[in-house]
Amino acid sequence: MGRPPCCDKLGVKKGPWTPEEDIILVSYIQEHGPGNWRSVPTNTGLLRCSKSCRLRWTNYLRSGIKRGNFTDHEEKMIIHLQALLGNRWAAIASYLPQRTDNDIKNYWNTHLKKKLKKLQTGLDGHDHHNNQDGFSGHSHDQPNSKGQWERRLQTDIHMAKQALSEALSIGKPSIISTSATTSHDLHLQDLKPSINIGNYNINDNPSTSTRPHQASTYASNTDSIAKLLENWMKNSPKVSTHQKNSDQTNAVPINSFNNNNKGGTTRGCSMSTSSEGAHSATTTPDQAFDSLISFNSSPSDVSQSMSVDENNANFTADQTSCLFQDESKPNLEGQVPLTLLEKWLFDDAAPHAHEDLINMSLENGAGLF
DNA sequence: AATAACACCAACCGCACGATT
DNA sequence: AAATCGTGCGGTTGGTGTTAT
Repeated sequence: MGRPPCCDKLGVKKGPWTPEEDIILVSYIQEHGPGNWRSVPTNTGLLRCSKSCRLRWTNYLRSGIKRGNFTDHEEKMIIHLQALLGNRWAAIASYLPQRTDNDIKNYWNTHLKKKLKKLQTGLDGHDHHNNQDGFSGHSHDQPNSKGQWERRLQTDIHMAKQALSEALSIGKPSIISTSATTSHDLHLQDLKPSINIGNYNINDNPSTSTRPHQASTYASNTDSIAKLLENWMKNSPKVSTHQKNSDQTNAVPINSFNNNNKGGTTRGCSMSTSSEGAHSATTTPDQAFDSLISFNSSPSDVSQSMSVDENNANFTADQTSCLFQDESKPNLEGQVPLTLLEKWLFDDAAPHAHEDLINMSLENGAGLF
């Protein structure tokens, strides 16, 4: 008996989601939590594939998502991370908590590839103008150092990739737990950084994370959905069955939201990835990552580097919606200080850090990898 | 004003993996 | 051990909006 298709090819609706479908999906997730996607079409009556439901939720309806207008800083982070990690969009997205992998992937394909190509040709021709390719018209106080840095990054991307690949493929017991001894097991998304900044505490360990975050997440989510759909509701007289849900949405039954997640605790709310099993190991992937890129920075440095970033996600206390990231994204766990890499990525105003990392990683690969 | 070309992005598709039976 | 399930991921597509001619 072969595996049945995830959904009937016949009778499954495709294409853009309607607001009504969004409401149905959000209402369902409000009650049951994300997860068990296969049952979603059945229980909601949505004529959608379960995968489509999951995608719609994770890429659009889920709260804490920032859309459009990538900042210079985000752009640079994506470029750097892509150079290091390759097209592992989920892993890259774990460093940009407000962005979905799909979003980043699209942005890369539509914008950044062109820019880099442009940059590449610019480098081949006239090096000294490479700043003018203008990663979004970024002005630099130190054009030379920035240009050098980008050039070196370009020329040494291959070396960095290779070094990273080798490092990840080596099953060093002292570094990588036995549960993640293969390069495959050690997904980069497992090697996520740990961030704890003020109220912005990202913790993906389902067993230790506190669920009130999720409650506010859901609340925030339904709130935003309700606002998004407000106009539609006004213009659509036949909301009948889902009007109630949207009202509930506005009412924001946080506790019920939270409690109802019990149905999704195993898979649902945590949206656990298969690789999360590695978290139970004595050495967490986070630690493995920190070991691989073992540079220290104090927590104060973390908050500093984060707060300095006025362009980026602004990890501030009022951004509680970010707390939801652990619903469907790899979570950033614990309070381990940011590595130099992370600092480098986050700290837009520290060109020296860039130089340091490049020097350490590329000229002394053993130090980094 | 018409339309062709281009850009963007939401969504789909197929594959791979770990968990479960 | 094999079959099946549920999910995540990355590549690709197609619809829609925007710009250029």
